[in-house]
Amino acid sequence: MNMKTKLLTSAEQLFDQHGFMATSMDQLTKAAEMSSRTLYKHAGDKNGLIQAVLMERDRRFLQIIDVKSIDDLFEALQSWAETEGTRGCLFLRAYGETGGETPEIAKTVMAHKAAFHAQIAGILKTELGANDPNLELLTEQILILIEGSTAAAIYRGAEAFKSAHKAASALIAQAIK
Amino acid sequence: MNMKTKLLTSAEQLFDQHGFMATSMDQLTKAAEMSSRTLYKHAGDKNGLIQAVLMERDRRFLQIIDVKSIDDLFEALQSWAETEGTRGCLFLRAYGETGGETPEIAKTVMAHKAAFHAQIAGILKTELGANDPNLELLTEQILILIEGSTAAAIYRGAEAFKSAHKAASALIAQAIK
DNA sequence: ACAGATGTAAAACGATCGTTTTACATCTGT
DNA sequence: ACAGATGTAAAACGATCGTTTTACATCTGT
Repeated sequence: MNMKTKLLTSAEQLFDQHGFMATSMDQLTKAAEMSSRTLYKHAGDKNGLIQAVLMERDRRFLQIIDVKSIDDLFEALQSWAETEGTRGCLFLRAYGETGGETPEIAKTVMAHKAAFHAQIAGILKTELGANDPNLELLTEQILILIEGSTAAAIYRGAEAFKSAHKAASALIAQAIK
Repeated sequence: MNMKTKLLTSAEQLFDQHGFMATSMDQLTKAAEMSSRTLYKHAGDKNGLIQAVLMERDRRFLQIIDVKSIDDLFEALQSWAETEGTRGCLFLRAYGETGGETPEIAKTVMAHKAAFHAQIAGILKTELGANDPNLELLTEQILILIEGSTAAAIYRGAEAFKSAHKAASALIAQAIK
């Protein structure tokens, strides 16, 4: 594993487990097993590191939700939650910790959420046809169900995705009928 | 307004707007217009202040969701979001910023979420009858829809509650039918 | 009237923060 | 072969952190 990958991997874990602001550059350099000089050469500064971690996670996440049906989408997200843990959406956490006031981070978060929304819209379009009148509403509802599962899973466990999945199926069935 | 109230009010605003860790005790004393000695006498330490803010918000929140129908619940939450802003759930944000590793805060957050869940369950019980077989599932689905709206509203605005409301109504109608 | 509670302003505490610098070693491509 | 890139270890930067202390003033209930 090259140094950049090692840095991003260990940083993502620390940020996710302890929070962004609560994780010090010292902890980050130790976890990445590199000198602070090297870390700064790769990441620029702490906000740059946060942004790089989020961009890498965005890449991985979009890969995971690159499926063809809403059923597969919920399955993929539930198993992701089961293996990676349920600590909430890392993007919204970064946004919240910085009050949305760090432009590079806010921008990365918003771009991620736009891509997330677009992916759901795309799946629904192939599932219901491009001119289903409920497309927009259903897209936002599925989005909300996923955001909600991600949040609720923090205190109710990854099974929250199952309840959300059933809700999504019911809403879609009703739209098709 | 007495000092404790002033402290909790201004602290809640700062925490919500800029994040918990990103808000310094110096900013908090200035916003509360009191000396740090007085702040510490009232709050103990920073974690104590965070906990006190959350407990006060819990009180206010439970008051707001003290309604008799799911319709009223969504109406109340949407207008709360419209007036107070959409920065996500302050409880989950506090939990996330501390990695769930600050016991006093984690405990306060979990107690709040349990009360929140119980309130939804109570409303649904009066709406569907105590022995409706879908009570548990529906309760978690409504919970997820609300958590999801709260999160999604950060980047899609408070109208997210409308989409969630419609989803909730559809799920309930289907359960009654 | 006066003791105890409650407050202020300001300095100081040691610790830690993010970041840079210094001095040096080792890889790597031509 | 050797220049430039890439790395380490450790000290140091000034700034800021949460918290406590000092010295003093004013309110409040008996």
